[in-house]
Amino acid sequence: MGKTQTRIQKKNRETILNAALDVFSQFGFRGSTLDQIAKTAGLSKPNLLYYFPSKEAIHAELLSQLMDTWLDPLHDLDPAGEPKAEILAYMRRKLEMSRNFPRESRLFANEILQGAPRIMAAIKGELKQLTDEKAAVISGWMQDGKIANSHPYHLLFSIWSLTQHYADFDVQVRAVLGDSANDPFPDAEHYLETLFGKLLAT
Amino acid sequence: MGKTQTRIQKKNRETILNAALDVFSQFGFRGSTLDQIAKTAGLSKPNLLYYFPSKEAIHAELLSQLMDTWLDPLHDLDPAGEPKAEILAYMRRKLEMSRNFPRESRLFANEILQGAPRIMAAIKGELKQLTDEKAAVISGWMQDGKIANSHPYHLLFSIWSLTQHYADFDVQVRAVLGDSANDPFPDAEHYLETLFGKLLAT
DNA sequence: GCACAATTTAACCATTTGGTCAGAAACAGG
DNA sequence: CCTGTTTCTGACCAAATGGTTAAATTGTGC
Repeated sequence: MGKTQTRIQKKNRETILNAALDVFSQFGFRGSTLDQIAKTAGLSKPNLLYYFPSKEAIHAELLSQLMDTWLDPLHDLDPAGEPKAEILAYMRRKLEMSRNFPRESRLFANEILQGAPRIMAAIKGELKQLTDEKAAVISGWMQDGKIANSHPYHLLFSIWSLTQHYADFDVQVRAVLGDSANDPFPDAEHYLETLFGKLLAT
Repeated sequence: MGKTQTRIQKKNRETILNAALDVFSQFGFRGSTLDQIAKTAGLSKPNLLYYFPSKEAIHAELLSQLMDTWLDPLHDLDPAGEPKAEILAYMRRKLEMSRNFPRESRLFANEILQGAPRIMAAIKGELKQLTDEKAAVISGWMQDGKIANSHPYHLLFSIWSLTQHYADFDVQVRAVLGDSANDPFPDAEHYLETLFGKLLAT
């Protein structure tokens, strides 16, 4: 199935998904139009629909690609590693994702804001399962006195929230900081290191 | 202008704004339709447009109402108060807003995600001004050694991010926590008190 | 209960939307 | 360079969308 793709097919599907990510991440599923995606992709609307059967299908493809890369950083949290360093490294990986893949973060945020109609299965499935697993690891570290006690689930929520904020609310962050400071990420990283460093310190 | 309103006018404008908040907060401006708002409000579409000149106007009214209540909690941060207690109290007020006005939080989030096209003036104006002012207050507290040093703007960002997360990502939070724990807010409050308590401790 | 204003609605309109289809171009392999 | 396949496009369609209008209905002060 993946192998029978022409060079043209591969290139155009990529172009379309890239354009669709631009549009969907900004306006959500219902607020986006095929014409807009087609225009962004530099293709005609019927040509879009030659490569994907429907608007839904494009969106679904983006979401399914997203979930994988989205869970990767948490997956790499190593139960055998040094607890505090592991958690800080996880935070840094998530912040890097916000910096490098802000559109993906916004696509996800849009989907959740709308009640996660097309992604609830993955949330209650893969995401919950991985979160349960890693929360248990963190809980173990706390019981062993390797890091300070706190609520492991809310600790993970706070990492998600704080890192994704720099992608999802990017325009607010930059507007408030003013034109002077161009890249908010170095300061953000330093602040978050301090914040979680102190929280976890024993 | 406000005084010449009939009882019927007042009631129906309220009904419409309430329904519009339901819809806009979930689907964003472009993803929402007048028919949907009308149906939610239990009114006919032409009747909606008897009370508001356009879809834009309804949305604008909601946003302008929002900015006021949105800034209130920060406004109450008292430069003359006890620094750590003031910041923790501000965090609690914001968390209360997420609990009591989740739709308003999502309306705001949707607007920012879309690049804040209809609210950028208020962001760069009122919001930035108030943030600058309070960041200066916090910075003063830090210089006086009343609270630990950290980046005042990112401190404020982190309060916004963490508290609004419980409104904006509510369905994810509940899905991950499972049906067991119904109300995530008590644990959230306790966790955030610990987090910021440790950050600010001297 | 009457005159006048406020409220509501059915019918309508132009544009946009997701999607189709028949055929035209472009591209292969022999 | 010819034949079959892949890629692309203009024209089209039904439904949905934001909005209008004229007329019906309801409410209000007297």
